[in-house]
Amino acid sequence: MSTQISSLTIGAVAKRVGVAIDTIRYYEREGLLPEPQRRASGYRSYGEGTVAQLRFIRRAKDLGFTLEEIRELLALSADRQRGVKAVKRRAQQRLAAIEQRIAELQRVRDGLAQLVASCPGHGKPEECPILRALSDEQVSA
Amino acid sequence: MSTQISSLTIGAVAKRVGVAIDTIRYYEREGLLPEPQRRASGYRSYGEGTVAQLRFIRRAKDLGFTLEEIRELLALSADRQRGVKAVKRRAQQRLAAIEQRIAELQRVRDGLAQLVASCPGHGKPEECPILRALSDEQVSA
DNA sequence: CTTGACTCTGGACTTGGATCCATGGTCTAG
DNA sequence: CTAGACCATGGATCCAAGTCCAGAGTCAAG
Repeated sequence: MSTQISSLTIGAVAKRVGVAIDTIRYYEREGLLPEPQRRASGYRSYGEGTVAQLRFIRRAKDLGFTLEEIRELLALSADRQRGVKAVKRRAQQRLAAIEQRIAELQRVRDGLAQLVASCPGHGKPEECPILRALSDEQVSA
Repeated sequence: MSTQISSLTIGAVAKRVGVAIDTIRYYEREGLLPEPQRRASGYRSYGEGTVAQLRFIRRAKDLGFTLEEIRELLALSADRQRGVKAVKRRAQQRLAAIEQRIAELQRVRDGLAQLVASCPGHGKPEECPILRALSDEQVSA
């Protein structure tokens, strides 16, 4: 096997993954990364596995998972067999949450777009539909 | 005129608008609400104007404006004439930001939906497309 | 007058996800 | 050997937008 366990410093890992050193230590404290081996000097010593795991975390974060959820995903993915089902369920939940958020934002966008469209952009403040909408009582549903 | 200036306590205002007392005092500190009149006892005494302004703040917040932006909107809307144009510009910027956020979320949703769809929900973790996608190197665009 | 609900102030605390700092040890190129 | 880059720790700080608290004063109903 040519799989020599490359020993990376925390700085090297940070550079490879594109994340701050402090963030790596933070993830370690938070239990998202295992405690790494140490050199005699106390320096953390990482292998490629950590790089992969960090990328996992970063991608999951990009998908909108919280660190808490990612911690769970990591635990689940380590649980062979039982894990896959649970992982899929989590992903579905995340998906539903994202869709709900999108729908919410679309409602907000539509409301705001209508206001912007109906504002001439000049005239008295009392006649600005944007200011009126923000101030007025009736808020249709 | 029957416009008697109703004098509301902070608690009454809070109840009417549906916001916490502490939030009102917080907004006052942050300059989103003017300093109210006081009774002899030191109690804050509000009129209907404050209720309206608080509702304005709450609605703007629902539209995704930050308190900082709302502070600006309030200043602009007080500036007769000049205000309307600037308010419209801000609303347009907000709209653009929301649309960008929606587009982002849609990309995330599509990616996640594809993963969920392709995962059988059982089997070995190495074969779970969700876990693979989170772990694997190639991330198309 | 008493009781219980309300209000006052200033300041500390919360959440999530980091980021920054001081102080001190380590590693490596020249 | 030494300078300069790197790494260690524990703790403080940041952001937004509040929330909570203690201790003290006030108000209204009975």
